[in-house]
Amino acid sequence: MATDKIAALRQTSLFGELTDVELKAMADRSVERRLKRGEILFLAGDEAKGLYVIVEGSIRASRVGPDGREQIIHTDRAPATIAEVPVFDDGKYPSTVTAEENTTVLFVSKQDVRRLCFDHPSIGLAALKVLAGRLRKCAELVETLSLREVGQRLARLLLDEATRNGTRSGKSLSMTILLTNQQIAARVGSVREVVSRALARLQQDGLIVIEKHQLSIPDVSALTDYAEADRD
Amino acid sequence: MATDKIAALRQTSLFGELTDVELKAMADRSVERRLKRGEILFLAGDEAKGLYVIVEGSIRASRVGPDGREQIIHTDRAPATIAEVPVFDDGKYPSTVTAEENTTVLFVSKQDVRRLCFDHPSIGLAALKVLAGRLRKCAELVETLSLREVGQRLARLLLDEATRNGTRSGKSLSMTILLTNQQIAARVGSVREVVSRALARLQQDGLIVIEKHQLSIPDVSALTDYAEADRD
DNA sequence: ACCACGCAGTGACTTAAGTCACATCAGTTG
DNA sequence: CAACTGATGTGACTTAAGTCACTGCGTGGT
Repeated sequence: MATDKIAALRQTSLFGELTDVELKAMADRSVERRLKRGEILFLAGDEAKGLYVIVEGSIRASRVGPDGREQIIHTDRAPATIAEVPVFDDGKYPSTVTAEENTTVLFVSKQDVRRLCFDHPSIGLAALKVLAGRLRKCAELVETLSLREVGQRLARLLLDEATRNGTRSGKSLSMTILLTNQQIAARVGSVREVVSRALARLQQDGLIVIEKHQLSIPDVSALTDYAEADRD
Repeated sequence: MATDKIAALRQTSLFGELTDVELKAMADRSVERRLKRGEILFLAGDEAKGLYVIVEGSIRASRVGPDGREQIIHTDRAPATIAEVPVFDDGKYPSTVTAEENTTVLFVSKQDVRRLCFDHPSIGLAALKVLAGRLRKCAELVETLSLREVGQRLARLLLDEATRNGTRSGKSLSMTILLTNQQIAARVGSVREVVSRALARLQQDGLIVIEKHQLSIPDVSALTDYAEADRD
């Protein structure tokens, strides 16, 4: 029981450097929670008492607008930590977190995390690195949303996803798509139909090929160019 | 000379807790740079060797798209630190920083900052708090850009700015506008003309009053409602 | 095997937002 | 104080994106 908690903690970049006894201590103080696909872990604006470690599964952090549209801020899968922000600035949760599949998480109180950062400077630095990375991504997202059009945002997402999960062979890059158009839209800041069309467009232009659930990018640099170019 | 460097460092939340001798040491290792209004401190993508402390003046951090449009990520004025991100994740500068007025900054190497965080856990926590705050703001910006229309984004900006710099009197709130429509547009993710019209609209609807460079918000909650509502 | 439900594709339409062009207007500086 | 420069207001137009409504497909459940 506690041993897999420990294993989970050890894999995260935040807690990775702890000794076995320290890990045990943290594990003992943590609380496990299981979520079914689609279940909400917490809502943006909820009082935050700590962060969560994803032991298994994956989640999305998002915000929904007044009209019900959802914008995904980031997604994460095990092993990872989420909701670090309120731990350090004592605010509420900044976004809503939902399970993308059945997932189990550990809750760790913010006092515990802060104490850890205080006692182990290297953990503090690890935390700083995590936040810095998130901030970099978030700034990138701002840029994308504000300055690029949907086709380009989509291209960026595909490239990103494919470099992360896909397999390379020469100039091309392939992966299996696990996202629905709806999910893609929520990431890219648009709606289902528009994504559907944008995807079709990218295929027509030969920048991507989709068959079944296989996506391939015949020429990565061509798609990159498209994503960065000034469309007129 | 070194004394005002020290004074500047002491005012930032990052270095605020250092002792006088430590501050002196940091000040001695820092390098001053003066920027004229409009001058660029660094470009997004530049190699980053450290962060900057704003001693006097103010800056904007932004990204520009392929068509030349600019999106401001955040603005900061003395006393503050900027470009903390690359210090902790060893990447390039994530955004371009430009002086909004004549400003002077201190450069501090990332090794120095990291050492500081390592040696003084409380500084590490202060840094974490700074990054957490930035991340929160950035996520907010994403939400705004993706899910609200310009009128609403504008309303949010005005409210934000007015609560920060304005003076309250009962239900209303006043401030002097120092931003041009162009600058507002770059913050709000739009263009000059649209901002001009949106501003006019807010006035017609009685949500704001502008005369000369004085902005006042007669009923704060009314404007807040407008900013959050589902427009249809 | 069939039904149902969720997902994807698509045509037709609406609309917020961006673009272009130009008329003012205000402030600064020689 | 005249003359520039930069900021703003606005009309007319274009367009990317969002909305609505419906069809068809595939998969998983009973």
